[in-house]
Amino acid sequence: MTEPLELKKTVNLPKTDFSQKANLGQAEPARLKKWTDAKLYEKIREARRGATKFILHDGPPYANSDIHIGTALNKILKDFIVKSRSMMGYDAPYVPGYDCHGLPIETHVEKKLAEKGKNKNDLPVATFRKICREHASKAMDGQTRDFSRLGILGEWENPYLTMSNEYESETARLFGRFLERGYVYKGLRPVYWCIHDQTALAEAEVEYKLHTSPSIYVKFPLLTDPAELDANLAGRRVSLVIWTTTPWTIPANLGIAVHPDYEYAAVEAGDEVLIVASELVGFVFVKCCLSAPDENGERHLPRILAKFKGSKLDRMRAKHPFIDRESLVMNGEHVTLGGEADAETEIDVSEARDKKETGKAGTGLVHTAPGHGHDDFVISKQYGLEVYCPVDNSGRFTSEVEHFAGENIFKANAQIVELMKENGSLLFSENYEHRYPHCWRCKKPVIFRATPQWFISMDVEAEKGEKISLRANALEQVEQVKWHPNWGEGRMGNMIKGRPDWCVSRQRSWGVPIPVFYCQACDEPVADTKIINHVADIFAKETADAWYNRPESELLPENFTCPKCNSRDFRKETDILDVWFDSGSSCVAVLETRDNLQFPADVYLEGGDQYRGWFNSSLMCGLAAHDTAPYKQVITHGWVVDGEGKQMHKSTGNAISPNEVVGKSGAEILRLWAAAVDYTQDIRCSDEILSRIVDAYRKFRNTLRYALGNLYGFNPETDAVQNPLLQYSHGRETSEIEKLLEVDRWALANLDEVTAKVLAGYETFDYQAVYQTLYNFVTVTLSARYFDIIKDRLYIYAPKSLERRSAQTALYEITDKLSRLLAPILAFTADEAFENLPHQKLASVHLAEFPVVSGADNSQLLTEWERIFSIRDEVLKALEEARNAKRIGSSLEAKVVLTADRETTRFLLPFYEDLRYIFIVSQVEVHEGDALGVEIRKADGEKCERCWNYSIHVGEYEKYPTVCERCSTALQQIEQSAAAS
RNA sequence: CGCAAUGUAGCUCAAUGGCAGAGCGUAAGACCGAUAAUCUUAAGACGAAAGUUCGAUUCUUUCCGUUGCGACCA
Repeated sequence: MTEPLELKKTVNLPKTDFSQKANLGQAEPARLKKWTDAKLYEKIREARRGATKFILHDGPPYANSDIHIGTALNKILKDFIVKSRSMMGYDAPYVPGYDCHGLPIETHVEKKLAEKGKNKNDLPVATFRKICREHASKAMDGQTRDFSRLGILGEWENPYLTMSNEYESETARLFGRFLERGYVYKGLRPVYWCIHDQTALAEAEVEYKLHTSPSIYVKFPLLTDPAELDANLAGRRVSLVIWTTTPWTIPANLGIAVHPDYEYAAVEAGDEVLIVASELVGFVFVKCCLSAPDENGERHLPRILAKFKGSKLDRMRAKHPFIDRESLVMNGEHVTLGGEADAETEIDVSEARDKKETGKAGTGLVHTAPGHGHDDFVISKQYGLEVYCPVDNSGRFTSEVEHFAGENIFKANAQIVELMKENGSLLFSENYEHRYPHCWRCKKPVIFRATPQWFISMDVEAEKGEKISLRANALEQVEQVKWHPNWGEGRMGNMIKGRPDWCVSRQRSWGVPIPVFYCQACDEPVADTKIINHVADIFAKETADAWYNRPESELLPENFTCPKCNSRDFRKETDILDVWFDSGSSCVAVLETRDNLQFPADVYLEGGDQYRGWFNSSLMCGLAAHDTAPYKQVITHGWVVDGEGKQMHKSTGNAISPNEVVGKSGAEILRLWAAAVDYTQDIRCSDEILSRIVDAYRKFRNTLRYALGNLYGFNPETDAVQNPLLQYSHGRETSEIEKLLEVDRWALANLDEVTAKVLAGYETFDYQAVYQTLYNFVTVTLSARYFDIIKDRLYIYAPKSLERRSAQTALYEITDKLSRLLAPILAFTADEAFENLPHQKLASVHLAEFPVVSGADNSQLLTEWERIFSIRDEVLKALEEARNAKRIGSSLEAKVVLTADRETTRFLLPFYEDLRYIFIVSQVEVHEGDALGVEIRKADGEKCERCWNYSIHVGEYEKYPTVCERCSTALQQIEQSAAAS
């Protein structure tokens, strides 16, 4: 007889290299390196070669600053898609991109230059562009480092750049395609203009400062018969009253805008009749001192002759106050009551908004000069008015302007006021202080002025079978696309319906030049697709910098002459393309130039701001190139806000930096957060939220660790117990007829159900459902129930016993499937767990495929066990009461005496032997009685030293006097195995 | 101000024209063989008002809060 074993050492305690402490700060970079060294991304591509493709096309983030929480979220969600589709068996490549051109980089570079005392204008454009290129490059590198740190797999060493030679070439070619199809036209459009620097300014380049302008109220005599408005007005002299702070735009007045829904009043003022908004009658009359005092010196409210909706004024005609020209009355929603709906400042929406609350000024009728205001321009387009701008580059009236030709506009203000005062059209004028846009460079007031621009028409029709416009085709395509969430379709449709023609030219330097020439002799524009393609060929070799490095002769085909006058002398267009055109062309420039991609993409995923941005510009580009949308489905996510739902601002101090979170807690935390929230709405992020996520992460990790620890000594190929629910553990010959224990079957049935839900979640991009399902499975099914119940069995029975092998078989299946299901989200941890599965052969979980759902009907099993667990809840409550009464401590000190009705007793009969394990007590008795009752008694017998259960048999065994009957058997088996080996 | 989205426990999410579920967190307790872990129990919510209805958290309207777009910036 051998020596008795040391009891403690015969207990099968968990053992694994999968550590409890994640130490993600170090572990993640190490794993990233491992992935890179093993060329994991390339291996995945290889493994999926030939499979159906699933293309997520990356919207390029702007390569200017560090990544923020929103871009991190965006990239993580994209990674969920790519990784999960890949695990579904698709070939899902990911080519990240960067948007490199644009104003913010120019601004940044210009400021840097200024710090060195240099001026942008002193440098050749080519040099300036070189610095911009370098800056973009540098910012991009930083972003690439941060994005890949998040565990996002893709072609990071070869992303697409909108400033690359190939891309710039394709962008130019696409412009040629628009041109070829007849969508492009040249027209006028008002932009901010600095008359001092003689340059166009972007909104971002103006600063608002207080400025004093003349505020004037002017009459426009109505030419249309006033009887059409109201019979009361028949035969009266009626005028419309407008208000403006820019008298110099009056010569350019072509119309008057009124709101169709507002009420307007025709009011008697002396022998004439004035029309202003009803609400503003009192204000205007007081302001302009129009109500004559009566004999007592009191002023009365004027007599209102008629009231009517603004829509009644639509298309009536008025006369310009001092030019022999008609002014058209138009209906516009932009008109406000007592707001600054004035030519120059109204375009700034936030400004106008502020004004509405504070100052009252105006008449409810808006002086409209299409060449000098944004809203004016838009409404004039609708009414077919000319974009009239009689002001030159230096801010002087052109020769066609009567009275003021050659005059500086600001100086002319006073003269114009004087002229109107003389001819009686001026009601009132005063000085008015307001916030007014100024040039950020020279700090002088800027104006709004129409300049020549390139447009893409939304309504010109081109061939597509029958003729169709971009707008109409876009609306058709929007219906074909699948939108998540589905209100996206309406939003996109509305946007397309309401949008004006696309102005694609910008008076800037850092972008793709509009590849058009002008004949020096006759000024004829040469906008020809063949020439553009010739230029694009040069771009393909040298980048678009060639446009600035080379003279016209080297950019044009040899011996090219002006088709109109045969001159050989040309000049280059100086405008560049809108950066939205750049990024929009990615559907061609990237999807069609990379071997592993294809047009259209399966999915685009961006923030909701991109309806108006990239989704839109991409759609236009896709339509120009192929008459179809460049995406089959579009997913949008909300904005990241703080814990209170407020927007994040660096200055407010509520911003969360992704890099900080990654450094402190790990990328996994950010990834898990992205999965846990409803990304279709505003997404909250705060320290509290993240700390909850950290807790959840720990739960996932500890659960995986426990499972892995108990798989010690298990080889699924030789040790598994046969069961139809098994996919990854093969099991022995069925002739051995060993069946899994019931609880283990129950756990696997649950796993099967979870697998189905999770796969459905991945399929529908519902990561929150994936998270909730898995988290619930881990916390409730596994940790609180299954693992707690099988702990005794795993620890106590002999290592090779059926009892332990049965549990291990289930555990293996659970851990394997759980790792795979978690992999797209917990990219690092799932991989680590997968790696620690004994006898697992794949190099990474990311090469694996998702598990399949067995299809077995386990509903009866699951229902029965739900009933068991509800009885268990009752038992646990009773145990807790006993504990509180200090009658027991550990539940193993207890014996449960259940009383139940006949049916329940019968139901419990087959589980009788298992109940003590399910309840985790030492003994259970069931008695038939009336209702369900639970009585807790002290367990019978003594505590077994080995398994801690109580048993009346402790002391019966000679060799091991301190153990129970189960342990005695287990110890015998362990001794036999030891002897055999 | 328009257009759109959204509002359920401290947090993240469910469900439903008929008792509002879960997990985490919190509190209390147990265990000391998942141990900076694990288990148990407990308390805790429909933004406000009106309407439709036998009955509304759910449908309608209004209000309030928040966010995005309306910006030629991305």
